[in-house]
Amino acid sequence: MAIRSRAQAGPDLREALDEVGRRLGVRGMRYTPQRRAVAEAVLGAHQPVTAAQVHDRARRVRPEIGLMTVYRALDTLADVGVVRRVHGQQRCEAFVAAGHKHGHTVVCTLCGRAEEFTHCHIEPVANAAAAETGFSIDDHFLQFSGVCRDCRLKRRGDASPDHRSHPAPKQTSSGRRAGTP
Amino acid sequence: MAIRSRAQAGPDLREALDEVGRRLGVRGMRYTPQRRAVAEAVLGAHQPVTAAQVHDRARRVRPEIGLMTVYRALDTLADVGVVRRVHGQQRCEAFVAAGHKHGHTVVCTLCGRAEEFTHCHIEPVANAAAAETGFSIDDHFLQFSGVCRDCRLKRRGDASPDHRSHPAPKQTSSGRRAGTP
DNA sequence: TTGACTGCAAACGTTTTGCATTGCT
DNA sequence: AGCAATGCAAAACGTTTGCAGTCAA
Repeated sequence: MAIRSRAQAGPDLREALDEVGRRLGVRGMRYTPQRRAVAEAVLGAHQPVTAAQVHDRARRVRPEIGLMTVYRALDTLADVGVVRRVHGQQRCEAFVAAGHKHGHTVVCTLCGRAEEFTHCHIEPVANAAAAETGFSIDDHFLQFSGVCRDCRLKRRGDASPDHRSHPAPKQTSSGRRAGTP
Repeated sequence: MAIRSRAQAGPDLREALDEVGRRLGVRGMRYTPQRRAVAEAVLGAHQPVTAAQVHDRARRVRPEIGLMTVYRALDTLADVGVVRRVHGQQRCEAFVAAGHKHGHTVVCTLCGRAEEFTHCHIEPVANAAAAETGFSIDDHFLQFSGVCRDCRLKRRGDASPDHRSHPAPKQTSSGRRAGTP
């Protein structure tokens, strides 16, 4: 098994790791050996890796690294955009009604309301993905988030100031940031 | 709060529940009161609901229902396409490297390999979703699955379907059909 | 120097077992 | 009547705390 590609272990990886340090540094975050090990574990893999798998891989480089450090590092790296979260079909956070055979969900980030969206013409996007990656695309998972009409109207009359308004550049490191704009 | 009185509790829901029974029946599955309660809990909500929330809701109708029955029912209902799985940004199954600011992941269902896909022209789809639902779309999560080039070539010469190479994250139940194409 | 980061262990909530019993079709 | 489906309890699992010590900037 382990047919992993023989192309990647070289300078590309090193360069990518340097980029990680740069992105951390810009935000005043530290590039510790543990974070480097975690970044190396994810960037060196050509597959989605779970936290436990990252832990295993990172331990080869840094045997004393703890699992919780891995969790925290992954969170940090996802925050700065170095790694991306991947979802499976089985594991999920919640369920919504599915009225149609094919459809997707749009979720309101303010009130949580979910609605179904059925007119999914994603073929052009899928074709572009196929062309770019060489994969044949069989399936897709798509989910939108935004603000529903009610919340938009409500917000118009109520200019609610942000609680912890930190006009930071982009993302706050506190919890729920958007994964992939 | 209960603003919902007028629109939903009526014939729509009943009809949808009948449809559930029909879909189960076609597959030789039983439409038990518990499954009906679970379906009612999800279909009656206008938000994504977790398994625990479904349990709470279903207990109003059927107080003796167990949490594990809810899990199994949700799994079944997702299988027949009555409910759809929803993912959050925080909770995820695994991580992959993210080379670019904006990008998505395509995963090979055979070998688990993941690649990045950056040419994401999803605006038309997002616009259609906005028009259909009345939401203003801020963000999207998109993930493709398919077969990578290597596996396609390999499969061409070797027609034996071997279950072995599945290094991808762990899959628990019989995960064949994707939840939401 | 300093405060961001790490490691530890125990707590936590969620999901899954295995099997006798129930009850839908 | 037969067999899928349920309920129960406990265990497995993945993830998150809280805090003192540590190290990168």
